[in-house]
Amino acid sequence: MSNFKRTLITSALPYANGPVHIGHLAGVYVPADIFARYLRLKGEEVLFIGGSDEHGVPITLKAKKEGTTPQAIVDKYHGMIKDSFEKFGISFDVYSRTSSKIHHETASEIFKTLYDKGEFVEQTSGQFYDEEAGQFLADRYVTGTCPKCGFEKAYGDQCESCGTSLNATDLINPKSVLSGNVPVMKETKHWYLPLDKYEPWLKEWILEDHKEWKPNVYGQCKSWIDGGLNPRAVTRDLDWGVPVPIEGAEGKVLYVWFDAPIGYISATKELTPDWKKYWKDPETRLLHFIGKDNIVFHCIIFPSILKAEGSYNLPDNVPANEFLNLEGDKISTSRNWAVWLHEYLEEFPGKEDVLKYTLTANAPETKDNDFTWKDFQARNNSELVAILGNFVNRVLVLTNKYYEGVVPVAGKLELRDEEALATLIQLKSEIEKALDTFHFREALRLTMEMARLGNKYLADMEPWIVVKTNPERVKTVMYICLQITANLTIAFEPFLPFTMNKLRSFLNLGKLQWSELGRRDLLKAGHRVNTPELLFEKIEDDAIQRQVDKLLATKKSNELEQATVAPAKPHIEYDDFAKMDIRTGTIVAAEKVAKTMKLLKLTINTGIDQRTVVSGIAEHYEPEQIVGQRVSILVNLAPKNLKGIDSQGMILMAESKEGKLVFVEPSEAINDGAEIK
RNA sequence: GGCGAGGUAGCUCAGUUGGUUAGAGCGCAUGAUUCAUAAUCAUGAGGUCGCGGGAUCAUGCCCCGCCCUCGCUACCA
Repeated sequence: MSNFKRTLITSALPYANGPVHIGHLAGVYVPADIFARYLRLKGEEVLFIGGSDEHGVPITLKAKKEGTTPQAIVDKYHGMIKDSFEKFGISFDVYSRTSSKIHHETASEIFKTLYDKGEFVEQTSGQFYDEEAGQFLADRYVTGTCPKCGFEKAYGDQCESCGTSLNATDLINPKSVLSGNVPVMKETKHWYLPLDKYEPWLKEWILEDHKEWKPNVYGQCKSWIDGGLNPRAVTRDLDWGVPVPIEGAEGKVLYVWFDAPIGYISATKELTPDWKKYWKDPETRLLHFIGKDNIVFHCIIFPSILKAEGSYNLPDNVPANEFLNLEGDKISTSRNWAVWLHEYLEEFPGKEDVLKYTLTANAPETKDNDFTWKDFQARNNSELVAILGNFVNRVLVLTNKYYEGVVPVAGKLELRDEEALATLIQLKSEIEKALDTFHFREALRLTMEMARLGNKYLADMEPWIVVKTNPERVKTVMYICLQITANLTIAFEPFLPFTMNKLRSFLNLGKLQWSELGRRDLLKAGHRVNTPELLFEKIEDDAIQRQVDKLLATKKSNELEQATVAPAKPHIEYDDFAKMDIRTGTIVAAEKVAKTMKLLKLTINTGIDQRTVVSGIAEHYEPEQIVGQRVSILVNLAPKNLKGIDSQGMILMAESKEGKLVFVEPSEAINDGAEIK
């Protein structure tokens, strides 16, 4: 750990199809920023890298939907993201983007190197192709009828109605999103990274050599590695991205997951000609700050790429966080369930640090956590205002009152003074230990202890009483208080940079180094401090209520949207309907299908016979409670083998908008086998 | 179903290689205090450490089984 000379910190590249929200901040940018600021404060050589991830299919789709170009989309969001990071005070040394020229060059080069070294496997497969548009169709570029729920506008990768994940080839009546035409199946060649080849090495490198990684990270890597790794396509047929730099690969680009992490390298190149020092010198420590959704890319795939390339450093640690929820629900960009950074900055001007504080104090370090506005308010009012702001204010008010703002000369220190100063040094080493091991929540808590220490010292010393009898003693007390306050400007600097700027201006003090934390002479006797303003202000209920109302409104509009019923399918002829033989029936036996989550094996009396049907309803019904249940059954559906069982027919279920399945049964008792027509 | 991560005070979390009465902050109650944004300081109440077995002189921590939450994965005629 100590044999590194410098540190390169990367933070996950936000995807440029939407703005940044508190989930991104809590998971990645706030901890990365704290760490970067901490190392800088220690005088270490450090680079903090960020940038927008601008390739991939979702961006092309969004462009299509909005009738504009992918470039216009990424320009818009890149600008927005970059701007809000800057205002929020995420201290990137460079914030780049993957649509830049330098990135295209870098990504191409790395691809080319691996290609030339024979690290890829070539494979040809069939994929949908739009003849009119003259291009292959990514899964999301194909729509059609979902084979499961019959939803007409299912995408090739996922049905948005029932949530099933699909392959484009599963769709009934597939259609190209581009032209609306029926796509044809065509052969296409792609390059794959044979991850299976790296399995033994990954086992050694992660499972043996990096046992110190966070449990959630280590565990997930282990899960992936033990599950067996498969070759992964590094290219795809698309016209938005980094073109595949070899002959015969026209119309193909690098898969976004391949080019995105290379963005860290290009950003470094953009920043400094000396970039190799940061990426190739083994004395540089590489750290990836990411969210848990990115663990496999940063721990397995990207290191495999770098390893295959051969000349790059591998990450020393990947301190991934879990997810932050918002008021009990998952944050979702598409459902607008989020606190957007750019909106926060407008609605809470000057309170950047308050959000940083809350997100750090409540960071999802070991498990998913919940952000609530009520907690936000409490953290501000009872910690930032009451503990930190209040202490600073008390000290400066007293200093102004007793000494017209001039730091007094201390007399001989008493035991209690020495103790207070010693605690400061003790806390310093504890904070260091927490930060060095990425325990930011703990580090912040310990830092707050310093302010608590100050409050307690003041309360114990009671200078406002002693001043009447022993004004000399009060000079010492206030001197100590002022030193504690000055120390706060160092300790809090990584967490609350704007606020510490303000505090330094109150104290008339320049920026100090971490090594000076713990000193008892940061403010010399005779030094003049200013009259303070408030460091933090209380957040009143109405401000919080406005935010809660805003979320409630979002919830309401989401519900309305959900309540809309799927539109009717196109007309069919009576004959089409008549082909289906639907009967009444009764469930006579039911059992769970072993090793599945959703499947029940049902024995149905159809009137015609007793037969077995496998049905995906196990999440909705216990086997014992549905014996005797009347059902509607499609009896002439072609049999299908599911998990080793022949399923002969299909039970008709009605699905509610919440996704609940209920049986469709006759309204009166009727014999099994009655035709439904 | 498989794999991974979690399940500790009302809330958010610590609990190091198993070892004395299980900790912190917020919230709550009581008291002290007034320099301070009714802020601060002290004291206290509050926990069958998810459930059930087991190994041990001893377990929140080890072993086995089960339940719940989150993620990945298989499956949904």
